[in-house]
Amino acid sequence: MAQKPSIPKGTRDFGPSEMVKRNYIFDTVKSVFKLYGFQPIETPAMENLSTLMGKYGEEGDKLLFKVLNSGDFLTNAPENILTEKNSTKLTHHISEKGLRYDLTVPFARFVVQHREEVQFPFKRYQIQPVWRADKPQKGRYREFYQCDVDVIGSNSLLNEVELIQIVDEIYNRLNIRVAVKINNRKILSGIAEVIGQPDKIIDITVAIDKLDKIGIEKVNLELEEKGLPRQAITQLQPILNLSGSNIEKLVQIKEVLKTSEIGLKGVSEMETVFDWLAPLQIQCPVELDLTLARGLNYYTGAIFEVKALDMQIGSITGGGRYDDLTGIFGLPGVSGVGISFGADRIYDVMDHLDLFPKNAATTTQLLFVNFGEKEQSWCLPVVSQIRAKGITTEIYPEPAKMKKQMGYANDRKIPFVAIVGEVEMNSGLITLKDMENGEQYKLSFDELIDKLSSK
RNA sequence: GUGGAUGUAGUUCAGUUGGUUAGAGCGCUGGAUUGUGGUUCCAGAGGUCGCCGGUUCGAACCCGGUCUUCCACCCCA
Repeated sequence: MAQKPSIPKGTRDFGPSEMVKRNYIFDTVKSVFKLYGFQPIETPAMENLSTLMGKYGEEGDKLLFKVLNSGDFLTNAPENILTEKNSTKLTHHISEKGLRYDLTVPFARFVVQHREEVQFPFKRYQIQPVWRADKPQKGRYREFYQCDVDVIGSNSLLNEVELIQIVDEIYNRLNIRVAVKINNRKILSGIAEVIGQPDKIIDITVAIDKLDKIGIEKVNLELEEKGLPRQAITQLQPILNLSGSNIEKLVQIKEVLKTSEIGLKGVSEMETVFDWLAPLQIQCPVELDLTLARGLNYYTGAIFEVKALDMQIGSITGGGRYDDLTGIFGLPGVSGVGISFGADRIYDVMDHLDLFPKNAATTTQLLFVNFGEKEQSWCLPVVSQIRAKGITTEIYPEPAKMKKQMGYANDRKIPFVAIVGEVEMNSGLITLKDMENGEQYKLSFDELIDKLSSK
């Protein structure tokens, strides 16, 4: 009895029509990355758990897919932990590999491991799937592609500016209206410092990240639950209520943070970024958003998030600066900054808004109808010559009924069909049918090439 | 991980208070048309009603479990 085939929860198959559209996204993203001088790398799907664990916060560790050790993986597990049934403890004994959760941490590992070979500053792009054991929803998958660009080994804020340019360029090319939100972890640290709660930085950021979603009341409630003193919460209020232009906000926050060295550093970084950004022709709005926090806890400086303006979906691009990521792997003092484009969410947005170019569906330009062996051997060399001219051409692989072959061309949206039978072989002229308007012409080889190249 | 919804033909969906043989549109296959698709007409194939169990004389329908997809929380691309 054959079982019904299926794939794991949160994963998907992609058919030809979807792949054409997905490749359109990958191609434009990649071409912009290259335009800015980034170089490609790839890393394995699996990493050692030791390089993955502890980099994404407590939640992140839970969302890692772990791979069981090969062989009889239970033999090395201590008896007491087995009987205890403590999954967390048991994991260390039965699993030492995991599927990568993002591309940034593997990249940091790559840089440290290949430090003698890479030229700093190292600008790399990487387009590969990542896996998260999240509960799937719309726009949330367990396997999805990230398109990362990072510059590592350069502290310059020029990199932050260039990343924003890249975001702008890519979304212009894809025709998606977006807003870039930017903030700085140093400012957030400064805030925590000023209100006297430097060790509560993560709780504070996570809570205020939800400001526009749940409102100020509930944010305050959450802060209280996390053990923040009343007074600290009160001190936080003016910061949450900042308004005005980016510059105006920075002026206000500077005043609040005047006693915090790190906070002022963050403010000055943001000032520089906006300063350098000003004369550039950036199409999309770039907004300083002090409630933007981002959960990944390796960020230390600028943080970015990009939202689609015309569809309600999670962020479609995110990133930031990380000063210590390579330090964890034994190479301190190398700062990096990067962003990640979520290809699958970009696809969902473009599909929903019908932004994919129409002609993207066409792959084959010309189909030769197959009438039989004699006609086939006459056509085959002609087909090769046409392909040599760079025209995508197919010949139907068997002498099926005309109706079937025409139907194939129709379904595949092939714009031209070549018909070669007795008459054509004798005259040397090929009958070319335009599938759009049904018109037919008898053309010489050169005329046919001419006709198809002009399209 | 917590809470809530959902699942019927390839697909989108009907299916009455539990009652004989579970329907439709689109798609698919064949024919009208042995050298002409996309339009039209005719015919046909295709379903263990997500899966497992229970209640019942009888379950697509009621109950329990499980899986999928979707929504909210959490988090994120």
